[in-house]
Amino acid sequence: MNKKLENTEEKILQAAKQVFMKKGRAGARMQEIADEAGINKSLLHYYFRSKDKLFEAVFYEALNKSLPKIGNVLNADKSFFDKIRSFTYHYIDFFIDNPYLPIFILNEISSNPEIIIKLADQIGAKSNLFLNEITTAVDKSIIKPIDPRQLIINLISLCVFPFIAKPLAQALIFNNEEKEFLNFIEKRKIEVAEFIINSIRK
Amino acid sequence: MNKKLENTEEKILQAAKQVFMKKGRAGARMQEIADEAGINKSLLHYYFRSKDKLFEAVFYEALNKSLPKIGNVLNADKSFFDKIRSFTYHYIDFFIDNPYLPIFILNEISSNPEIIIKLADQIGAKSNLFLNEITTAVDKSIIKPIDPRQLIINLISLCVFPFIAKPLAQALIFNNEEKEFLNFIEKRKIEVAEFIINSIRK
DNA sequence: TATTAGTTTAACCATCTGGTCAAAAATAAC
DNA sequence: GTTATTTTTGACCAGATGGTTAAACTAATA
Repeated sequence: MNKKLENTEEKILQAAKQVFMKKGRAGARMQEIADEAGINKSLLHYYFRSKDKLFEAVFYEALNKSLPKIGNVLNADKSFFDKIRSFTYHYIDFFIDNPYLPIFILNEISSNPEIIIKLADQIGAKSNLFLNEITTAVDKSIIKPIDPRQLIINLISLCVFPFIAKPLAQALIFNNEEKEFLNFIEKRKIEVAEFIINSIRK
Repeated sequence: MNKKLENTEEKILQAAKQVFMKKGRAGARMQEIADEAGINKSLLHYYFRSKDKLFEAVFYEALNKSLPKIGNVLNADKSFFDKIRSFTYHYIDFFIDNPYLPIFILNEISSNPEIIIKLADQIGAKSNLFLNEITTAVDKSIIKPIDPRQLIINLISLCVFPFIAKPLAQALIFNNEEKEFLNFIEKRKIEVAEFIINSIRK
């Protein structure tokens, strides 16, 4: 009974995730989610009270999934450059498995910025961790002087943006061949780090 | 008569742009657009047959607005590095005035990739122009060897991504002070180019 | 086996939404 | 000033959509 419950709930979450990611919060239809999950529409409301609640569940699950890995990288006992290598590698690697997460999350935040408040603590702590790391590196003269905020935005931009622009890039630069694009992204796991390090190395 | 016609049509386009950018294609309501334009809802259908048609008009106007400037930069008689400087400067400058364009366009393409086909020619030509430019620079040994596709994606990532992540970045890194963020972006108009050049300079 | 609690379904509802239409208002043409 | 044309409006509609409800089904329990 419990197994069945979790099963249905999980099926709904999976289906909802798929539909919400593809159609967005407003574009998604409860009926479509139900169909995707192979259940009756009423069940959606039975497990999650409303469309909004369901969306929130999906959204926060997606978000929490993409956050924890980041902290680990920074706490490791590595050189600054190796931390950058590790960060970009794992970050890009994670998005290879979840390519629609970035645009899904950023789009939702963009059209509904208030939700950041709920997350400020979680994410804020981690970004500060990283900012401090960079500040230290600049202070210790390990890298060229640079505004840590510029560097961290550069870092994240280079990792995340290709996934947001995937359909466009794939069509324009990769002849609509997904293989080409994935191959390109695979190389980025290493190249992004070297691109950055090249730029800030003394 | 013509003046009034253009006026109303323009009012609608402006209002539609605002609402579509904020709410997205599916989330936008015709009534809200009408209200925003200060007119009757039926007028929307009088000028633009349907919501889809209206959206297309807004979308393509937005897109065409963001494209032409790019070509000019590349055709100028400048060194490769100065072209990068010029490109990043003007690109970021343009998005300062149109901060919601990137996520609007990319989000729409993401949830509706077919539309690229209509645009492939226009944009494709320009990105090829740039790719060739880079290939030449590599061949002539002006810069370190790098996959031109990686470089162009880096270039665009660094320019565009901050606008997509604006609400998130503003909250987490800039204490929700828009001034701080704008100031940061303003500096990027120059810093991005130097960051890139530092990395690829021999 | 009867009872109970949890799960699933089908039918239904109120509201919203894009869209139509005929008439009124405004403008242009004569 | 009258007619023709274009623009604008308000009332209306059909279909979609999120959500409700009561009944049916399932399975564990006593």
